[in-house]
Amino acid sequence: MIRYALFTSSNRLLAFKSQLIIVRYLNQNLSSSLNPKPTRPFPDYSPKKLTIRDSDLVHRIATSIKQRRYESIPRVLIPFQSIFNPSIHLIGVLIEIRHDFSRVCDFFDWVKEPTLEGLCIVVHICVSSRHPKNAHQLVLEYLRKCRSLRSFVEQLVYTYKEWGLNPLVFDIVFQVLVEIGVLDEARKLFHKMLNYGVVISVDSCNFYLSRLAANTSDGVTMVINTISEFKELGVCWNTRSHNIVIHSLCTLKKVKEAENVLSEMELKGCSPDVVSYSTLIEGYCRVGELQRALELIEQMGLKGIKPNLFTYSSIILHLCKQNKVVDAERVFREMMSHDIIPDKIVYTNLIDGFCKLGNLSAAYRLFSEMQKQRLVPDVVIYTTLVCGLCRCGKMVEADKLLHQMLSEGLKPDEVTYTALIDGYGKADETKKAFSLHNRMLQIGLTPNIVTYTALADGLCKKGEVETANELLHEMCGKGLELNICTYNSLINGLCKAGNIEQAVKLMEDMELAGLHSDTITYTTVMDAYCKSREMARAHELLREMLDKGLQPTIVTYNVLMNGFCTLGMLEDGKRLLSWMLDKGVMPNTTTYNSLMKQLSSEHNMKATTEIYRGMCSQGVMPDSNTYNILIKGHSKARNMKEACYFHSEMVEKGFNLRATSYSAFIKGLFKKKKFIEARKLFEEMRQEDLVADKDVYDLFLDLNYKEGNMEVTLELCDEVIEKCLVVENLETHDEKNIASNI
DNA sequence: TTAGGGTTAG
Repeated sequence: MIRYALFTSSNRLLAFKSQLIIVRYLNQNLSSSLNPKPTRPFPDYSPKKLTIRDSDLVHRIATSIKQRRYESIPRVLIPFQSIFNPSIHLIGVLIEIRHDFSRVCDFFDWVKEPTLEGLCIVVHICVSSRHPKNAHQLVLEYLRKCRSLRSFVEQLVYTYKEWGLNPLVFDIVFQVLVEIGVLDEARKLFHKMLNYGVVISVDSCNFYLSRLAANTSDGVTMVINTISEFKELGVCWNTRSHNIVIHSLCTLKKVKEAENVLSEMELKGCSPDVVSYSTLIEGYCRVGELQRALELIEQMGLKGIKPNLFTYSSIILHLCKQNKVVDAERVFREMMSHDIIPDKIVYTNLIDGFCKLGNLSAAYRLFSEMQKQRLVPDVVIYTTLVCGLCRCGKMVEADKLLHQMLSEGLKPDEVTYTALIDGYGKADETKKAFSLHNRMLQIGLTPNIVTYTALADGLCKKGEVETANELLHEMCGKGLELNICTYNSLINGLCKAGNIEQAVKLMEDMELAGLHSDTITYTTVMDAYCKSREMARAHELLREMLDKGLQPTIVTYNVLMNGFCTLGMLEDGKRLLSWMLDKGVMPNTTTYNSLMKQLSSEHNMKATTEIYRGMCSQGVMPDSNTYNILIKGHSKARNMKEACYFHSEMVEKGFNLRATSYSAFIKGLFKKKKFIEARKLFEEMRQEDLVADKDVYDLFLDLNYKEGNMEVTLELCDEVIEKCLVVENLETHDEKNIASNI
């Protein structure tokens, strides 16, 4: 009883201390509040009175805990196990041991069913003992179980004056509410605490803002409204708060508005920092305005803010996405020269960039460089490489890499398996793709819509559209929804199987399912119409697509160009090229190749060369197809000087001739009596396992026969019988196809 | 609790 009398008399002192702290807190936090409302005081705390017997038991427990410090609580409290009642004894014990934080925690752990008041007291003890993480954990565990928030806050307020006096405790509860996603409750708590004169800290409010931005449909508006409302109530927003606004505006692609926020920050007393700039730079990169992003880096320099790894990473990533990987690596080296240490992520960006360009050797070079920097490859980096190998059709190597991952203890995930499944599907190895799908299920990975799309696409490319359809039907039964890629894959499958009508029907079904045809859908069907000589229908679709506000891509233009060219409508093709150049739509190698292919097949090498020159003047690099077209065309026109020139250039660049180009080239050289060069090429193509056409064999048979090389002649005879009949058939088939398109 | 990475379709 004496102890409780002392407790009551000390209450006045504590109340006084409490008022002082609150006033200090208000001065700090309500400085910007225009009309601070009168606040209500925290209630007085008075614990339940105990009987002499209970009070004695409490004292004995507390004494045991304090005196047997080096023994565990469960051991110390064995004698009290059956008589301890949390609703009677818990608070009393806590009062006695309150200054020994670790014993409070151990004791509280021991208590099986603590009262809410007891929990709140321990939370206060954690905070006042400077162990906010423990407090956070306790609050989180309690609130996650969806118990009554109202009673919890009531108890926390009730116990505050005696046990806490540290407003951080309300910050912690606010943070937990945000963390578990009950943002409305967090807002209510903010207002409730305001009545007591406690303003939730700006850091916690920032946490709230970031979740508000991410979790609500109109995040930015909510964030902006909250900023202005809370500012009136006393929250002094800081740089981090503005960064959240910049980030949410950038997510909505409202980069100009985001930049305005950055410009106005200083007026509000918050200087933009490296995060503000990096966020905005990332925003500009995402909308494709890399130039503005680079200007902002300069602006940072003028303000004395140094770009960091994040700033550079954005630039590097987006250069990679634009296929400017060489430039990206240049920026990467520049970054390193400023002593910024690259991490796994920036290496992944570059490795992925090189993989997507098909430059696997550069990707592996960076992979090994990264490991020399003691960065340990993770699942994402391995998956990037696996995907690069799959794209190049190197399935054996991709499989090896998968096993390397496993041997290093890494667990390939859904993305890794999906990349492999897609690779096998495209390599016409659907059986392997399906066996990988089964393995995913065995090891507990859940195939997702991307996995099924890859499987379906593999089937479609084999012409098995019906099987793909059944598979997707089965997938829908599992609750997965088809997306635009899945539909496009099926539409493409139908088109390639010559069933355009059904493809168009599927486009309509897709609309009914709430998915809208995109540029890829239209381009796919337009390509099918072009290939079936229905240019008018292709044009209709283009019109429809433009009417819907869909922007054609270079692939759309290339589909049209290919349509015009293969149908011999060269004037239309040329007009399309001029139109593209006038409108600033940059043609690519494929665009020029289509025109050159048709012109050269019409033996018009003068016009082919003109197009080639136009291509070079636009800075568009020739590829393997370009060289094959030029060499084949010039050879047929007997322009062997030009053919030889392009051949040496293509060899230098590491490109290879195709069988038909080899044959044409060899025949041209033969006509010019360049037998040594012709023979060298003939040997080269045989070594590459490419089959020359029958005319070429005839030429070498004659040559060797005349030279008396009977052994070689006989060998060639066998070879021509074995290979050429088949090849001739293939060639004839190929020529027929071309003819049918004209 | 503010900034960056890998998988599907033409």
